[in-house]
Amino acid sequence: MELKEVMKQRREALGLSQLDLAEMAQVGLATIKDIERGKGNPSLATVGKILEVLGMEIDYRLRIEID
Amino acid sequence: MELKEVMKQRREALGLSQLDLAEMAQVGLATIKDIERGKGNPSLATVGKILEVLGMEIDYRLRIEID
DNA sequence: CCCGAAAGTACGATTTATTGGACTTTTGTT
DNA sequence: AACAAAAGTCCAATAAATCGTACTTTCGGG
Repeated sequence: MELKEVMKQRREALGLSQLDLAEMAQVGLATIKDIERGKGNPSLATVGKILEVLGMEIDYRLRIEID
Repeated sequence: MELKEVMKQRREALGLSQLDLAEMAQVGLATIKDIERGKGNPSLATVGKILEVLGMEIDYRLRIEID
């Protein structure tokens, strides 16, 4: 699942607007908007600040090999 | 586990040098070096190209709540 | 100890993300 | 339908990532 989807779902589940999230995560509103609509290529730092507010974290996983 | 650690471990497990990884992932060598030594705040696109070569992927998880 | 390969470090140049602002469009509620 | 809140879109300025390059340091093999 991609960041834009995860982000929107979790944000709405928490009852937050994009503006709420921007303020809580200390990230520009334009950045939040860009990410959720698929434009934008955020840095790990930006993603981290957002996920923090959403109570989430990044996990680096081995890809499942399908033959 | 953080990207720098995951990256170094997996890269070495695959027997790749930083230069190998840079070329295979089509990412600047300086960027690889910066990430692995903790300086640097890569974009998701850059991380994605690197993880692709390493046979890994990003996963966004709910944080475990500890009380 | 030497040597070469790999990794660490630093630096400008270029590209791109980030930001605030203004405005439009969508969505949901009454 | 009308309204307000939220989300989408665009833009210009600034901050930061990416890149190539060059140099230094570290490390393992001979």
